Amino acid sequence: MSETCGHHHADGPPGAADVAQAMQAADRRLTAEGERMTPPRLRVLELLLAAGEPVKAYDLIARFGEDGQPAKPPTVYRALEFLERKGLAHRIASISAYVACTSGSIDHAAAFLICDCCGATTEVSAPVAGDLGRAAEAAGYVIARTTIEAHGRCPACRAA
Amino acid sequence: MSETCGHHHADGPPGAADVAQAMQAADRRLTAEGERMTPPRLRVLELLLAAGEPVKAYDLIARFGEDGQPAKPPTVYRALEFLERKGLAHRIASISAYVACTSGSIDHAAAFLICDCCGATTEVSAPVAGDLGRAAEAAGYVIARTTIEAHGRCPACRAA
DNA sequence: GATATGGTGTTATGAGATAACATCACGCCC
DNA sequence: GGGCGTGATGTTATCTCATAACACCATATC
Repeated sequence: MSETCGHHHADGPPGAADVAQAMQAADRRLTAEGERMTPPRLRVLELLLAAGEPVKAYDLIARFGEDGQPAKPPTVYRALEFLERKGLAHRIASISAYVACTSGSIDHAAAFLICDCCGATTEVSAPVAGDLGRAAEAAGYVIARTTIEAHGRCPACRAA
Repeated sequence: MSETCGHHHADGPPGAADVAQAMQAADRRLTAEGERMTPPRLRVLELLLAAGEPVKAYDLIARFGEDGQPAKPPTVYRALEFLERKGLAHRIASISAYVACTSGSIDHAAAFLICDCCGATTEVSAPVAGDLGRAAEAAGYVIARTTIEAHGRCPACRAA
């Protein structure tokens, strides 16, 4: 997904230490909540964190086995569903990809800025309370979840 | 798509006269712009207008032929791409469906309120200028297009 | 009437996601 | 500790969504 445009970008993927730390934090939190952080769930979370950018489901499937063996699709899709339900990952519908949550807040609606040049994404805190919320209220809708994705060019790709 | 919840809803599909009128207006406008409103494009627009709600691409493919013969997928996907490019239709990424544009403005970013109960959708004028726009500016992004979709329950389904 | 451009028809295939069912691991209650 | 309910996993198969590639046709222009 990254580097489709040829020029260099700043934000590389996070280091192994960062990934391990984030995984432990997630493990502790969910275990405390009575959830089961099973091997496939941890593995998919690890892959998402290590990527540091949106990843296609079938890329996760291909990378799943430490030994190069791919997973079966339901294994990864079930893990993704769990992670999304628990706020650890998000699906980005406009590009059919998944990304680890980088928001500190546990229960949140996410919004994304997506660079069409390099594939980088930035998660921003939900603007739901704003204009969209007012429009929904005016129309009589009760909103359960939102998909908010803005496509364009990140600062690095604008400069390049 | 509609009536998955069993209870009755108000907004039915538009009548044939409304559909014909909208198609003529679109035809006139695009022809004036030098675009070619060819039979498959008109047919897909007609199907979208007649549905009055989001339609899956393969439903359009199945309904395409007046005689019951389905279309080939590229025929419909190409028409959808054209209609979307010209602002006559929108793709709703979160449910992989397509809907006729109900906004009066020609060049616009769309946002949708989508009822998970009955499938009804309401297009609202873009809240891009608001919170999301500010977040993008703060992050240094230049936004080209947005996907804004809010899922929940419409007034009719709340009452039911 | 040659030619460039863009649209269409057709075949085939790639990419994304889930249904269905058997099996396994854990917590709980007695 | 044995039985049971619940939820997770493994596995096979299939379904849905979307596009690549190529031949042919229509239109506009010169």
